[in-house]
Amino acid sequence: MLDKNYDAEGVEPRIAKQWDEANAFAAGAGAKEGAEPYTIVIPPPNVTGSLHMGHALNNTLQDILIRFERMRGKNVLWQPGMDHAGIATQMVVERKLAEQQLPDRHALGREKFVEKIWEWKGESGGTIFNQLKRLGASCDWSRERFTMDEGLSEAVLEVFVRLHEDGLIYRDKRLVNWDPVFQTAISDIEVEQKEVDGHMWSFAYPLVDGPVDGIEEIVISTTRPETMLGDGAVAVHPDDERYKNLIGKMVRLPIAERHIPIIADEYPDPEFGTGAVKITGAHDFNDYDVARRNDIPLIPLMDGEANMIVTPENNVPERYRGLDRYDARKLVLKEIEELGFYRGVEDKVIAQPFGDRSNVVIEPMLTDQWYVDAKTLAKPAIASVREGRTEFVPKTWENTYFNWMENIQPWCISRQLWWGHQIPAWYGPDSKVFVARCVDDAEAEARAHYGEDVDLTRDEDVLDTWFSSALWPFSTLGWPEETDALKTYFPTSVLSTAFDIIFFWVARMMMMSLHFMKDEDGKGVEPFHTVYIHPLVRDKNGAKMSKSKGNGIDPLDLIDEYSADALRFTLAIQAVQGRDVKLDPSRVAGYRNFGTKLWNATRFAEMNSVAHSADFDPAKVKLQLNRWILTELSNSVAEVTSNIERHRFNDASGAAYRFVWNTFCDWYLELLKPVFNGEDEAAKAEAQAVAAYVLDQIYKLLHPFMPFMTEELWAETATAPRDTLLCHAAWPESGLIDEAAADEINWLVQMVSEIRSVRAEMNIKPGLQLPLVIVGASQQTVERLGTHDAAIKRLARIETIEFADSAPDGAAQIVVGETTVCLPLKGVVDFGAEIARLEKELAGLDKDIKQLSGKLANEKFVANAPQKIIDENRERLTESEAKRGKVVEALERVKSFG
RNA sequence: GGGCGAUUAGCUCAGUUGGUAGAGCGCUUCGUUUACACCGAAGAUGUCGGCAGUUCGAGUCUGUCAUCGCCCACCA
Repeated sequence: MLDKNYDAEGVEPRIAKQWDEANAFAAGAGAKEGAEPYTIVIPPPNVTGSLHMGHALNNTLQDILIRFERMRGKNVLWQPGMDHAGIATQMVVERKLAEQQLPDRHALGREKFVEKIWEWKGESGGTIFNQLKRLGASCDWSRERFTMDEGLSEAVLEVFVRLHEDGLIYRDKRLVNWDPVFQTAISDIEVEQKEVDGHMWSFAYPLVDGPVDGIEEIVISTTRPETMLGDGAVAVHPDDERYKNLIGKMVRLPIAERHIPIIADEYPDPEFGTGAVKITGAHDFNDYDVARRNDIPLIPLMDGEANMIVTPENNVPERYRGLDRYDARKLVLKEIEELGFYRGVEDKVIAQPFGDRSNVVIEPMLTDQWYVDAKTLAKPAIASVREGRTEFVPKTWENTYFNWMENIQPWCISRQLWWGHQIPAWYGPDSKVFVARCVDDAEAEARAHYGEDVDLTRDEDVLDTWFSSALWPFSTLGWPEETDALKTYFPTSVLSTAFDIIFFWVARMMMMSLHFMKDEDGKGVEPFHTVYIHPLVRDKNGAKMSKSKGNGIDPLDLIDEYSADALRFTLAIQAVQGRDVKLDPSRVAGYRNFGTKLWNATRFAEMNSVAHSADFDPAKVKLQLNRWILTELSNSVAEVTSNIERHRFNDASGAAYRFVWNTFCDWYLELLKPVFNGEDEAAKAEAQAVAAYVLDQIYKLLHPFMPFMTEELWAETATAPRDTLLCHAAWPESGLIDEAAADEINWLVQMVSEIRSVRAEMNIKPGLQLPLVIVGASQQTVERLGTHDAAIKRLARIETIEFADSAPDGAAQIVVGETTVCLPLKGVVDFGAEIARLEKELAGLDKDIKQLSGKLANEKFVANAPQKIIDENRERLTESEAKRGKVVEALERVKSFG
């Protein structure tokens, strides 16, 4: 017997343990012989991470797909793993060291510090996996991988060396985004432009050789005064008449006291500011391009912490040495003013680059870094999507993908961090670089090059975290080894992720996979067929959840309060394509209630000895009621199935919800009550078998959404031991469709609903049993009334059903099809109310009739509309007119009586 | 500046090829009858953002405007 209440807190861990012990989610578990593979690789969470709402949503959706396909008998693998998350992890461990007042990473040294991180990873890394298990994620946990584990590190090495051999990885000195807090380069997409309140100052630079056309100075504007110390030129537009005669003249750079030229370049906008731009090639991306074009020297001003440096080239006064860039700014402003070159300031909103992790202003810096030639790798990746071999769902994200890929810049992959894959490059005494799989290979190459053994120094830098994640779909399956797993499960089926990861991850997986994974014809293979972009979870007001705003909802709190099943169902039913999810915890309560409803429905079945019958065959069912619920089931199965296939999770879960609650519970179980109460043992037996069957199908249909409770019910309702766990049970298929049965039960539902409606409107006491008088019934209706006599009496609170030639006096009259159904209410009914009710109905009918007949009288409509639509309209008109006649009769009767 | 999306009931949102506007929550009234009050029955509420167009017919297609989001690129 089921407990009266469902105890999610007790059941969920127990079921999880059961799955675990049965190894239920191992690759291929529950698969049919020779089944087609179905693979999803999990977006690897950061090793430091813990479950947030975005994870909960994404992994719920992946789990729905995985459980669905597993039940369909496919050879399923959901590959789990974690990302070492270079900067994020290094940051966390550094913070921990500080909290515990231990020596910082510089004091520890690289080796000891990296050891500390591994230690930390061993202790508390991967807590997120336990949280994912609580959510019910059915990954093959035995195959867990980590981007820094041995196999994946080998894949990284292989990819780096081969891309270098192919000329697609190279070293270059150019301007990069430098994070002064982490003291590392970062890639373009790790930089966020933010608008902040700033200022634009104007300074004058005097002409060295005296006035030209009476002009003594050129006035430039800048938002970053401190960078003037590194100016290499002043640029003006070649067509700018104001400055035409100044081009080629030299100006004196105050403070640094250097002479720099005025040059002509297309870059300055004559309309903006003074039209003259200072060019600081070593600290600004636009200026860098101008400087390169015009052969202007790049003059670095800062060290890795963005503190000022003093060099012979920059000629910065000694008093600036070591100043932070913002202190340097203040000093420059002060000195410029004192020197008389200050020409004003203007408040202005300016866009500034921030590091997405450190949240400090990024400093463009001139450094040596490693780059991937992304432009070349992007070409086949663009073609794959263009030609439909990989498809985005929703499709609109393909625009985003193309837009970025077609304008892609070289990818800076080196990071000046300690946590990550160290770059496999060694330098000889003359800085010649040797890229190799191991130091021995590098030494051999060096020997061949120099003709003798030389000391090599390994590049200290590590690779961007996303470099290793880019290999995830094949590195986790064992590549570069030709493993069975790789052969079976690659390429993967679906990748599910958030839109903001398209550039970081999706695009790069596409590029790497197409370059390294080849089919028999040597053609690049896409890492996945479908990229599902899931919605973003926001709070109930639509604001992005964030720690700083404190509006985040912890999925674990919701699981504690309402169960994992309830959270999953809520997320699934709100996962609409192309729109964000606004999560209101009260909705989770609503879907928890849905679970309770199913639990109680099962209890009801149990109380009525509903049980499986071994030779049950839906096709042989006789009762219309049972044939109807099987028909409804068939329709719902089709709907749920096709919507999961199309990744329309809201429609899929919605269809299951409506079937269970509005069809099965509200009507089928209610209509079964008289059967269970009745004398017809054969009917009772059939109903018991059908109810048991339908409940089984319900558990299956709901399993991907609510795995815990359904697994529990599957076990608890077994009359004989189940062949398999529910998670391995066969997904339901549409079976019986009986339109006639559907018509009949829909008629019954309408009959009961109308009577109830009138009773409520007439304020008749719910407990009061009334007689029902039927006027003008067809043969079919008479038969149906006979068949469903007990159901109508019970559900509509009817005492007797009688037939008459005309409506009795003082009765409420309801028109159902061709029949007028009368509730004799002499002395009970308020005639005013009854007249009002009928008049309202009449008005509604008149409106319909007017609209329909107008439409049908329109020649163009009849000439152009499809026949089906015309017929439908005619039929509706006929029905409405017939009904109108009955209602008019009823009205007259009431009025004459009243 | 370029691009994408949104605007439908009090709230949150569905509405797949154009053909009778829906759900959940909330609200009102009533109710304990073989499961379920985390429940049941009944009910009210819409100029589908504005305007114009295509069409026999537009929430749905086109144009335009308005408002609100987001992404990319930015004028120093």
